[in-house]
Amino acid sequence: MSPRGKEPKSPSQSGPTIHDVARVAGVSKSLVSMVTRGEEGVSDESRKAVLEAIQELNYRPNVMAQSLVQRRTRILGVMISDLRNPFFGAVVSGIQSRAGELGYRVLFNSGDRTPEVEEGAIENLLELRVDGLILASPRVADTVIVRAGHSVPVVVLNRHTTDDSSDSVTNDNIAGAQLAVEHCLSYGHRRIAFIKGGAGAGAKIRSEGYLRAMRELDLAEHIVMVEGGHTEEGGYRGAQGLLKMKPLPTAIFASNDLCAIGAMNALEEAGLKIPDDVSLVGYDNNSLAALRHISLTTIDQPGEDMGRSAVERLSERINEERTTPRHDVVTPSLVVRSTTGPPPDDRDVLGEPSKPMAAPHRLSHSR
Amino acid sequence: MSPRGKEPKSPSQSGPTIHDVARVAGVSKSLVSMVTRGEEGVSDESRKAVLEAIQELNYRPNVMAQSLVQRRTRILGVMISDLRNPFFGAVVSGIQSRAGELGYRVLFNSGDRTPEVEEGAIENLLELRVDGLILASPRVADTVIVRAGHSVPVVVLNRHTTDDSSDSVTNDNIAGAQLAVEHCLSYGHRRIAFIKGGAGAGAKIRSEGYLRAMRELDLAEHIVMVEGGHTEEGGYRGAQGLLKMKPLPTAIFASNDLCAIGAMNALEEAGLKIPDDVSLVGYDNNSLAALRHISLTTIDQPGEDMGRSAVERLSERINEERTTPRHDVVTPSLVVRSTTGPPPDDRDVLGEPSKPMAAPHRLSHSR
DNA sequence: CATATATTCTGGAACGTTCCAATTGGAACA
DNA sequence: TGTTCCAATTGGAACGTTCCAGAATATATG
Repeated sequence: MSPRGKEPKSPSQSGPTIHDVARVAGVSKSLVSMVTRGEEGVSDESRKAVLEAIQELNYRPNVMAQSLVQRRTRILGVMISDLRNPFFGAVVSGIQSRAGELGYRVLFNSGDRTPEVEEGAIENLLELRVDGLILASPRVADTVIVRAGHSVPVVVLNRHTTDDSSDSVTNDNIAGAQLAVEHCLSYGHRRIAFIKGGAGAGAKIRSEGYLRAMRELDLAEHIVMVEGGHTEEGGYRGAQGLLKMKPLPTAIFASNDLCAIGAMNALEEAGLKIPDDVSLVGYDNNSLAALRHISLTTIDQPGEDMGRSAVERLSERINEERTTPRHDVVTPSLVVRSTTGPPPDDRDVLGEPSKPMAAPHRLSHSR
Repeated sequence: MSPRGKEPKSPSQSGPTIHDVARVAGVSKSLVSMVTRGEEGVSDESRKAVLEAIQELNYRPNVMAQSLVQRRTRILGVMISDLRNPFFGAVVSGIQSRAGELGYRVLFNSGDRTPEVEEGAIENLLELRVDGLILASPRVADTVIVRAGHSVPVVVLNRHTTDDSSDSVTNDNIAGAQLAVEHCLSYGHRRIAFIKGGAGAGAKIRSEGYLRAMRELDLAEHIVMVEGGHTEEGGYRGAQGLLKMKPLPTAIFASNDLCAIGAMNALEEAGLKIPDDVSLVGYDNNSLAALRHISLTTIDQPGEDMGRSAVERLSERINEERTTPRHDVVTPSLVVRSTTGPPPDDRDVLGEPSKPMAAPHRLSHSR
């Protein structure tokens, strides 16, 4: 068999190949390759002929074939645990722009917030042989990350990895939580409750940060934590739990903005005014928090910068400019908006009546 | 030359290949291939050996190589014009789930809302030789879409394509706009203004729908349109423009939810109460609109279903079950929430005549 | 003029799969 | 004892690129 000796195969239905271009331009496939890759040492004449043929045939190099022989794809895979959380919009934007600058293309994938889907999404990216992998707030087991890190450089966003197989870019959740608690305290709040983030990435550390801050500020006796989740729904339920307590907390710190917004709904539904009756602080500073209508006091996490850094770290690893793990921690900052203020008067409208109780020092608790 | 006759090459750094597995399992590469593809006619014994070897080596088939020989990738490319608009969260979700069911993997790409980036994103996907392409609310020129449709099946979301090179899934923007206008009219509004969506996909048709509805309902004399855009910022500016007019419109229809939210901000900033002073209607019914805090009356567009349909259409084309273009139109529906109500009393608080003049009630927007 | 040296260009051999035709080795049959 | 048939297995040829060693051609050098 082996019918056609040289004849490179007619412009088959799956698009023209480099051979077709070569034939039309009257040169060898190698020459065409040189032109498409922009190499030196091609005569102007040949280059022109090739370019024209490419134009004429609407030729597009086959990335699959390129990658196969080059053993690299120039693709960065990004698994986003929850595309519905607007915080990731900023992250994606940062990743995309830096990747573009460095000559990588980016492919996203959504984990739909469940570990199983996430794992599948990661597997997909791995099978594609991406040059590097960014996991944005993954919820999968550590082992999955380690396993991935075994095949390709991995940068994890907003989750600490204990092992050394991957880099990470996180914000200092402990410090952020501290900022939130301190802010409330500075207004005179003492009964500062926390709505947890459940399985969300970083959630555990944030609650730890809350705990730590409360203890350090001598507020240990006022520690109150309820289950929630990094969704509006979770925050709603969490706040409902809080509403059953007496005395009511005068301030609520939610594990992320989505959660805080859910809490906001529950609180207002219960007839409480924010911040007159209860103060509320979120975390992330996503685009919702900034909506004038919501105007949530929150802890800012520079999503876009974090995305850029992640790409940076990945690129270093891919090019083997660095082989030791690196764990970047960015510093979060407080953004004061309209959901925080002083606690209700001391006669304690909502709590147990008689107790003038708590913080008469609404004063300058200069932080 | 041709040094190693059989020796398949040691487990090189870019991961084990099918040859490595074959060697370890003591079978031929073809047999390994059969196992990974789940073909019939492999003895239990061999299958077991292969599976074990795969496990041991942590082997993962190379999609690039597979695609190359099969001339298809089983990848659906999705270009999302604006990842920050939460409406697309729903669309993505629908696409992802249906694609998963049909055995495709999905790769996203963001166009960052600018035609140039979008075009690059599309080109990327095309170079990857995706089996099909979904363009979600693209802003690129028609020619770009046509060109893409030349290489691969294309489904356009929320934008009408005149030519027959691609399918489309849109919602009936005309009907939706009509719904919005009628809803306002049913409350007694007559001065119903419209904030345009600028270059956003579907924007043009929506304004046409507004125009048509106004005329058909004998409201032609009250037609007022201002420039805006499909972003919060755009809505904000649009509403500001509207605020300069007298008489003020009593109802505002914004080209999408993001735009409506921006308008909301501008209106409240000006001391107007919604819906007491002005009613507001959006379009999309994205996740923000449903936030209790925003509670925007809007036109629902079933994003998730549309995503699923898009995949469906694509799959039909890919498998050549259909060759004639198809343009699905889903019917939008009205979702009444808290931003619409009757217009202010007939003495026309805000308009020209008796001028008790603008909002004496600057009160509590409940924060 | 012959030779050295650039400059352009080219034909294989990979890359890691799938697919197919062909081979093997029994088991069943006559 | 051969035949025939079947199930299980295998080797080689693609797929569309890049890369490299070398061929061809042009230009400079002695």
